[in-house]
Parts: sequence; structure tokens; C-alpha cells
Amino acid sequence: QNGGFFTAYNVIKGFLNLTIADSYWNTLLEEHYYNPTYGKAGPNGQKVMVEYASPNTNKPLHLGHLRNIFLGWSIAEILKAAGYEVVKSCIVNDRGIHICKSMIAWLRYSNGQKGDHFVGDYYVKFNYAYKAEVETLMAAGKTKEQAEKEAPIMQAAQQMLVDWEAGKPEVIDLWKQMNGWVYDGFAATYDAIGADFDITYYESNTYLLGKKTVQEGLEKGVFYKKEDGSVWIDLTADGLDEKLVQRKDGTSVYITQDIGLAQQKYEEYGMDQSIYVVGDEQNYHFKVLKLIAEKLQLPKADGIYHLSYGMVELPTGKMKSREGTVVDADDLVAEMVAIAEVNTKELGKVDDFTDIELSELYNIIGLGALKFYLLRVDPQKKMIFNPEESIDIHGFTGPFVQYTHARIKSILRKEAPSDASDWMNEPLLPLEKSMLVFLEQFPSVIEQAATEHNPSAVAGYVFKLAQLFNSFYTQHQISRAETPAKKELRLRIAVMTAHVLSAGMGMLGIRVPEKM
RNA sequence: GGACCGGUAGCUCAGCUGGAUAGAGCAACUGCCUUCUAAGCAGUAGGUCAUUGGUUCGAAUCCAAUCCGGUUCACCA
Repeated sequence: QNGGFFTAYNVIKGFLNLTIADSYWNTLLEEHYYNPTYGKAGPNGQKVMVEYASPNTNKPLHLGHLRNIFLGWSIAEILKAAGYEVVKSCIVNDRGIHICKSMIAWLRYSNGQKGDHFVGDYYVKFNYAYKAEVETLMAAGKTKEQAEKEAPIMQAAQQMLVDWEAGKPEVIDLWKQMNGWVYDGFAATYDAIGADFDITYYESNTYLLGKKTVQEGLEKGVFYKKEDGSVWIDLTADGLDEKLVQRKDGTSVYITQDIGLAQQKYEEYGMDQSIYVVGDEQNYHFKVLKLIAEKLQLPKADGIYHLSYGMVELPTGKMKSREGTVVDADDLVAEMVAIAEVNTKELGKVDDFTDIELSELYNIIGLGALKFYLLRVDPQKKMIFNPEESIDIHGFTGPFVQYTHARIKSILRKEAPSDASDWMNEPLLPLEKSMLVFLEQFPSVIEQAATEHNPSAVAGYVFKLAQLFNSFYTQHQISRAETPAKKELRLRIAVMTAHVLSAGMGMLGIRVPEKM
């Protein structure tokens, strides 16, 4: 046929179909059924720290944070499954000039509002006031640069940062008060979405170590001091620029505290690899951080890895707080859960559930849809968050996989595999064999996802498995199979599929229901 | 301007260590619920893989150039 064109593929395919004995798959099936294992090739003993979330105490969590949190959590779980020892960490950005800006604005413009959703408003208010002052000064004949430096509100913020580092009581008190509001909000959100950390660091604690390291770096000659007292590192030889590591007034900048934290983490945990889950707009920052760590000869500097993920955009473009298009994390989660409720009620399949079971189910489905939607794409690429599409429960979605699991469980509630072994000699039908071949790939998918730090590999696999099972399910009867031996075989396939779906989704932070 | 990332179906994305007729989902159109959950299954239609050149028996995949989009190059974080 086709001019007698025999491809290697056809030959191999024929070979597979004809000569690999069914007994091979039977052995495989038996091993996996009784002894499910993943990540066989994980480099056991290697310790990894995954830092994610990195909230900022001057704004509430939003959609961008959700991608970060889901990614970080999932990568940590995948690494665990692949045999690594994992520590989840969180660095809270609770100090710095931006926090002072919010504090200044709160002092001046507060109308008594509290809580994480209001603190962010003051940062915006600061910027408005700042911009107005700059314009006034420019109208009075100052250049833009002069105006930006001399604007009183900016000078007040800078003074406040100096006062904060000096430990001035009224500044510290206000700072503690405002941060307290935000922490309550963060804790509630983490709890709702199932994020957890083994250790939480606060920049207000780590920046001092950073300053100490800057001193040591000066002595080693890695850094140098300019006439005005500011401290720099020259990275031009590495293709980058000169980078400031400490301000002329002695206060520390972003990278100062990251240098200190990198050291502290290693001293406390001694991990081989340190993964930072941070947006790709900070690629330059992490390139610099790694270079500085190497030049300072910090231990395991080469283990610093920036897992750079793309930003989340809306179909209308970027999220902008000024235009009110930032999608708030709490609002989004609540909306997804509400939609899960509407869909579930329409189908009316869980009338026997109690109210508590129902609300749990809505949570599982709503959060599952959201997490799957954010995790199914390659982390490195920016993604478009389409609200209408994210709500969809058909096709390449979390609920699709959850539904497949519930279907299997429905069968297994009535029938379970027995001790019979006659199924082992059953010849396999094409779809039965496809299921086994596909199930067998699970460990290598985990391994790949772990080395690539890419949960979307797991999401894609789990979806395809569900899809394949659904074909299998509609074409072959399980509990009413042609023979008792066939039934045993198919029940085992069903058990394994449910198990792998559950484990795979678990690595994405998504639970699968028994019934939906 | 320098550095980095991206451009695949109407839309959102896979595929990119070179190899089969470029795949999914959504949207559109056809079928399938008296049989284990139709949140499902089966099918139709839809593509000059940004453009041009190069390497190769063979390129969406590798190289170069160009065009388009994004990020970054702060005494912000």
C-alpha cells in the first residue's frame, strides 16, 4: 500500500502488537496494583527548598499570587513524589520604602478602614499624592528629577524608613498594627486555598544579616563604596550593570535582604537546591542574586534556581490597580465555588449529601477548576486568564478529571477486585492494553515534571488518562464484563486509574471526590 | 539602545533533546442516555507552525536575519 512504504514505525507497531506477550502487561498490572510507586528515579537524599507566595504586606493577594502559590505548592509536592526532601518556605515582604509609603498615606488619609484589602489602597493614595506634589514643584520651575527628590511626601517616607531601621517606637507601633491586619487576611486566604509553609521568613528579620554580609563583601573586595557612602557591585564583566546593594543612608534595598536570606536559609536547612518561585519580571534580579552569591562564595550558590513564571493577563490586557481590573484572590475563589454549586445543583446527582458534604464538594470542584486552569499551562509562559473559560467544567479541566474519578468510584463502591487470578491469562483488547501502557508512564511523567519544575506535565497526563478511561468506560462493560476474568482485569484497571488520577491531582493540590 | 522571553486552528494551549498524515480543549456542526454517573463518548469542519534564508536524506523543532508583542536595565520590591 502507498507504494510499499514501510516505516520503522509500522514495523515496531506490528512488533509490539504481535510479539509482546500479554503476560508482560499482566506482570506490570499486578506490580502496580499491589505496589503503586512513583518517581522511581528521584535522587533520594537531595534536599530542596521551595520558596513561594512571597506576599507583600502593602497589598492583598490577587490572581497573580494564586498562580505563584499553586505553582510553588505543586512543584514542592512533585519533587517529594520524585524522591526529594522538600522544605516549603515563604518570605514575607514586610518592610521597605513601599511599606513606609503606605504608612505615610494611612497617617494622612485614613478614614478608619482596616484589613488587608484596604492597606493596598493607601499605597495607591501615596502615589497620587506624590504625583501631585511633583507636578506642583515642576510648575514652580523645578526639573522633574529635582521635583521627584524634593517632594515632601517622598522625603517623609524616606525619613520613616530611616526611623524604622533605627527602631523609633511610634513608627514600629504603626508598622506592627498595619501588618497585623494584613496577616489575618493572608492566613484566611491560605487556609481557603490549601497553601502551607514549613517555615515563614520576614524581611524585617533577615535584612540585618544582609547588611552584615554587605560589610563582609566590602572587606573581601567584592563590593565597593562610592563617595556618598552607597555600596555597589560591578557586574559589567558578567554582561550586567553596576548594582546598588546598600543605600547611601545605610538602609538596605531589596537585594540586600535576599543576600542575607539566602545565607540564613542555608545555615538552617543546608539544602542542595533553593528554588525561588518568582515572576519573570524579576529575572534580572535573580541573575544578580546568583552572581553575587557566587562571588561571595556562599555555600551552594550554584543551587540557587529562579523558577520564573509568566504573568497572568486578562483578555483585555494587563491587570491594573488604577483601572480596578486586578482580580482579587478571595473574590475569585468565592466565585468559582459558587459556580460549582450552581452546576452541581443543575445536575442533581448528589441529593443524598448533607449540607456539610455539599459545601465541601463545591469547594473541591470550584478550587479544582481554578487550580487546574492555572496549572495546566507551561509556567514559563505568560497566560491569559479568561474568566468565562476558567469557569468551564468540560474538556481540559479539573472537574473533568474529578468526574472521571467519581465515575470509577461509583463502580468500585459496588464491586471490588477479588483474589482470583484467572484474569492474568486474559488476552488484552486494544483499549485495555492502551490503559496499561498509559498507566505505566506515570512515574516517568513525575520525573519529567520534577526535573523541569513543570506541573503542567502532570496536568496534561492526568487529563489524557481520564480521557482514555472514558473511552474505555463507554466501550467496555466493567461490572458486567463478558467473563468473570475480564471483570477482574477491568476492575484492576479501574482501581489503578482512580489511584493515579487521585495521586496526580493531589500533586496539583486538587482533591478528587468520591461522588459528584 | 543592551539583555532576556514569546509568535502553532476563530480563542486558550500542547508538541520544540530534528523523523509517522502538526495535536487537545473551547466555540461551530452530526450522532449516542430503558445498560456501571451524558460534568461523558463517537464523528465533521477548521493550520503557508510570524516572514525569509541556511544546515539536513528529513525542520513547527537547529542556525542567521527581519517583522510583531512582552519583560527588564530604579538609592521600588
